[in-house]
Amino acid sequence: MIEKTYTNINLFNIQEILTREEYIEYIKYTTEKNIIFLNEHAKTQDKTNDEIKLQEAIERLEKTVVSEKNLKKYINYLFSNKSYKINYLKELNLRQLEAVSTISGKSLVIAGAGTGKTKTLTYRTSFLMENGINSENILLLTFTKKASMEIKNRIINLFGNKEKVLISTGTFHSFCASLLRKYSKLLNIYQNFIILDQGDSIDLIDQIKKDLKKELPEKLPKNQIIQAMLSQAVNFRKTIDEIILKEKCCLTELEVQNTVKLIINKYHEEKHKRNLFDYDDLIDVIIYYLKTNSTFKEIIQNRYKYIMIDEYQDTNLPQKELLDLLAEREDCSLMVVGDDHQSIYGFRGANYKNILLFSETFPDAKLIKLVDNYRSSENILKLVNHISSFIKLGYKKELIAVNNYKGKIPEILTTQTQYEEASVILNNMNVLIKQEKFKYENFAVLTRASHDSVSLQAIFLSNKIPFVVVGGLKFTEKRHIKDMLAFMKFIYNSSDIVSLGRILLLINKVGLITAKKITARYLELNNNIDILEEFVKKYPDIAPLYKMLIDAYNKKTVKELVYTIFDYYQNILNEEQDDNWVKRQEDLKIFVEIASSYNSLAEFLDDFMLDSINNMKNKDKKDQVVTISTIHGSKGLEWDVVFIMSVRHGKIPHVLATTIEELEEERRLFYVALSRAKKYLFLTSPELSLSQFIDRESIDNLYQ
DNA sequence: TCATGGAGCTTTTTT
DNA sequence: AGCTCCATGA
Repeated sequence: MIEKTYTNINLFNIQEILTREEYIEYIKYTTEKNIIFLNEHAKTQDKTNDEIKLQEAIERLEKTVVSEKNLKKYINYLFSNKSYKINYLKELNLRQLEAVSTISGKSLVIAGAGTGKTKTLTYRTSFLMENGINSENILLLTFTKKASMEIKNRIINLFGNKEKVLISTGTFHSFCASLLRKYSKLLNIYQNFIILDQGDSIDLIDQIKKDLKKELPEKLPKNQIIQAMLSQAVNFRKTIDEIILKEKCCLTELEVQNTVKLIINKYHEEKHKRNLFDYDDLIDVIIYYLKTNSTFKEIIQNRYKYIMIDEYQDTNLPQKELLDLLAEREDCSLMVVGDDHQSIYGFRGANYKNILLFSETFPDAKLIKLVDNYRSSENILKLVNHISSFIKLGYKKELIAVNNYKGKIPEILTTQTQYEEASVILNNMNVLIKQEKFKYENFAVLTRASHDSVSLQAIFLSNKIPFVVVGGLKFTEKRHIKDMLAFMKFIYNSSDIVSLGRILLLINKVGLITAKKITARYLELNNNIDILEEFVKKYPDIAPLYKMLIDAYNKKTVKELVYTIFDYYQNILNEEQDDNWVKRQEDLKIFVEIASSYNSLAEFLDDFMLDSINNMKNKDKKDQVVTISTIHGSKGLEWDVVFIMSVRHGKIPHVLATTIEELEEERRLFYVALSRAKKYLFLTSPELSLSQFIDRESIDNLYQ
């Protein structure tokens, strides 16, 4: 009976469906199953060839670490010889100085949580510049645009002169997009290409499916699954067949398999025809041109001679390939920074072997380790180190507390219900606000999945606690924002029929079939928008769209353009019965505001597709609010007080993590969560089932 | 052909 | 709770 419940149960309201006894039985059952699983693997685990190879590579690199004594001598010599604007010796610790002053060659910096990674990258950049290196030759790739902007601004601050700081920063994706725009002539690609996000890709797959309607077998995987498959194929560097093999559930029939392959082929074809790039293409296309166009390769390699990569543990195979090409030449200085223990994006292809096997790609590589932690109290670090000691593979590191602050012992609080869990958080917050004079922005609540915080949000609302939610449904993924974006994309690139389809469906009386007809005619006449006139008689509501588009083409500025579209879209929205009207208006206002501040449509679209515009949206609200975030979203951030919710079996580690690799990733994820806290750390869990990562007894021993 | 309403299903993490 | 799928009526 329990087995059956296990697969059908809705984890969200599990406690309402089952009686208390059943619930306890259920938890027992799954926990036991999981522990048996882990034990079985522990037996066979210690000796795979792969792991031996990894361990050897790690040890080889560990040997390159310079001894402290020699390093001190060298650093003193180096910095006493020349005077710098910035007092590096005073601002940085020994190992940070080592990283900063390593100018040439390939090096790997393993930087544990809270060890001043961003600071090191910032000072290294300024050190390079102080040593006469042209800032145009510096490339700094980070995981988010926010991180790169932060570093760039810090450098500008250090130098006090904006004009002189010409370093290139961004994410892998935004960097590639900018190269594609800049060198479109040389590479012979259409400059006005459009970037598809995941939703757009799914829409395109949907269109293709509809085109093939007659030939389709009955049971096809959903569009989302197909999208995930084709993206995984790229990011894991596997063939579609290999991916299909993994997805055995609904793909046993040969006919279905072949159709999926057909759809995926069509998808790539269609993208190519319409000048559309999805996220994966951006990187792959640059790799392709670096391999095939020697002029391009030379330009790029001559330009970016000093490359720094942040969060290297979260790069995937395509990104590694790209980096290997960029840094191929002997004279290219490469420094990658990361923490193998914080590799948490495996599900989208991040390969922590990239960082473990660094010495294989670059045999002369040098290793620098940062272990001095400036963030957390001693007691919190104790727990962090305890948890990380269970991580099986990786560079050895124990974080050392340097800020001389013992702090409170992390608290583990279990409650009967989810509601109590939320109120425990609330109570502790209130106490700390009184006792420690903390403000709301000093607090964060972290969850495994984005919707885990729903009940907490409700309680915060009713208690008038201000909060922001990071992660979850993103601004750019909201329907009305995507609609606005579709207009702008279509105006920018007239062959973007994904957007055209979306726009047409907004019109009254126009459904999928009519939209397809119009799109087909549109393509027949080589993207001529006048085709809309043909349909006006039958579908009178098309007339305003036609008029608006003609109008929009003549607009000179992004601001005028976005207002033209907004006026039109507003009329459509007003006709709908919509409960969320007020919220949507707010979002749209923000959208229009952001768009208006751009000078070029291309720049706006790129930024919008490649950055988390969420940050912009919350910019003015950041002070005085509690942060509610997924653990993934909390990476790189820190708070005085951190609550980690639902530290219970089935959540941390998540039920869907079944392989040993996945469970190890869950462990690393837990490590990331713990290490966000500076002064206070609370682990809360509803019901009796504490996470299997938390062994009460050994933790009690830890603090005796 | 489209809009509507009900039933059923499903929920990790994201550039 | 929200989304998609499906059947029904306009």
